[in-house]
Formats: sequence, C-alpha cells, structure tokens
Amino acid sequence: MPELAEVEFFRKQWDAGLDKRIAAVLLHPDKRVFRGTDAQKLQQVLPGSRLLASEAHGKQMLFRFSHGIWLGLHLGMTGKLRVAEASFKPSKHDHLVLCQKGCALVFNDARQFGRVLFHQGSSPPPWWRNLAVDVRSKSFTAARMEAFLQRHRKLPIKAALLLQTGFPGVGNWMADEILWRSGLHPRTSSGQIRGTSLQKLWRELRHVCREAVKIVGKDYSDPPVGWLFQERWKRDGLCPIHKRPLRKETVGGRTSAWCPKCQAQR
DNA sequence: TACTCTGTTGAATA
DNA sequence: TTATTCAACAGAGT
Repeated sequence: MPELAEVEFFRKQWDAGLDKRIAAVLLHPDKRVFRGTDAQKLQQVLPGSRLLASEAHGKQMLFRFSHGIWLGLHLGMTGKLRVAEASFKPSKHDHLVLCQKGCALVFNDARQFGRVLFHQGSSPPPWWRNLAVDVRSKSFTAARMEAFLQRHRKLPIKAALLLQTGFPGVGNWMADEILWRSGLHPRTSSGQIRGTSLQKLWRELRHVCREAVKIVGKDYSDPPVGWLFQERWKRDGLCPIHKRPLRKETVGGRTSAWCPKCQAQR
C-alpha cells in the first residue's frame, strides 16, 4: 500500500546500502517497470558507483549515486523495496536488484504499475524538478490548498485529494481517513469547501500525513485503533466513534469508505 | 473455470 | 484546462 507513509518506509529499507559500491545489477530490460527508460544503460553504468543518499517526495523516490547517477522509483500499487542477503537470487517479480558487498537491494513489483527512472548528470534529473509542494511543509498553506480546490471545484473532494499535483503522497486510504476526520462526505464538491470546514480539512490533512509517516513510516505498523484505517478494509467496518456501519461506494473511480453520520453533508 | 476485486497513474476522449 | 473512463498487470477471493 504505497502511499506517502509506506513510501517513506520502503525508501529507508535501502539505507542498508548507503556508502557501499554496487557490484552488479540484475534486471530484465523488457519488463514493464522500465518503460521509457534505458535499462541496459542503467545496468552498464551503475556498477562501481556508490549509493550516496535518497529522498522521497510524495509517492516518488530518488536515489543518488556517485559518478552523477540518479535512480528514480515509483512503487505503483504493489511495489516494495527490501534488503536481502548478498547471495540473493531474484524470483519472478524482483525486477531490479542492486548487488553490493554483504547485501542486495531489491525492487519487487507484482503488478508492475511501478516504474524505474534513470538519469546521468551533475544536477538532479528533470523529472525531479517542479515537484508539487509537500503537504507537510510550511509553504503548504490553507490558502494554497483553497486555490487548488477552486481550480478543481467540480471534482468530488475525494477525487481532488488523490491528485498528486495538489496532494503529493495522498492515496486512497489516507484520503478516506482525512475526509472522515474532517466530517466531509467524499462526494462534496471541492469548490464548496470554504471557511471553517476548509480550515478543518487542512488541519486534518496535515495531521494524518504527519502521523502516518511517524507510525507507518517507522516500522510499517498499522495506525492505532481509533483510526478509520482499522475499519475501512473490513467487510463490515464500523465508524470508530459511534459504531455505525460504514458506507462503501466508488467515488472518483476509487473505492471509498465513509461514515454516513459523521460525513452526512454534501 | 470464470469472473470480480484491489492501495496507481497516465493516455485517450469529451 | 479540467473531468471521465479505461487499460496496463498479477494474484486473491468468490
């Protein structure tokens, strides 16, 4: 479930390889995760360089290597990063393996909605410039959010929260969690949200994102009881507040769960 | 066996 | 420019 918090967790898995040289790269260039990138070149160029640093932005990750090499990863729907022993043998969905002394860095993605990007140069890659403003940062003000919602005023708020250009890192479960805490029905038009309800949405958005990164990003634990998260996957999930059955419908093309009592208004 | 569902996103179309 | 729909993929569930 790679949203903001899970991405942060997976990024850190590869910290095990920091400062170590890449001895070999295992991959199959024709795999879909390499669409649009020169996988053979990557395989040829990366050995010999060291992993220097990594960062995550929303659902995107960037790994920086010596010799001006940059690797971008997106986990799609089922992507995972992990560390394995040095003798690791890739299986079916292990699309990219960076072999190092003592360990192997593994990118696995069954459905291959994820993606590998690659760049050589002294400055960060073009696809890492002009990133959307981080929702947890100081510059993500309520006014900025309001302007974005007005630009997409016809869109149901649930769909707007999933737009990575406005809310980088927010995915399906985080969007539902945010709306539940804000008392907003997922079909509410984005343009209708103003004043106190907009302030509320802004606060809950930032709260959920920060807490999720703290909890899930640390060791992949689930958010605690009391979060909608605990109930929204269940067939007969109940609102954590007053135990009413949650409603489930497709909104903005995605399965959404909400409490008809807490989130009544449209 | 066949059909449905899934946490993403980006291309095609309106 | 923005909104909608659908396909890319594999596996799990019914």
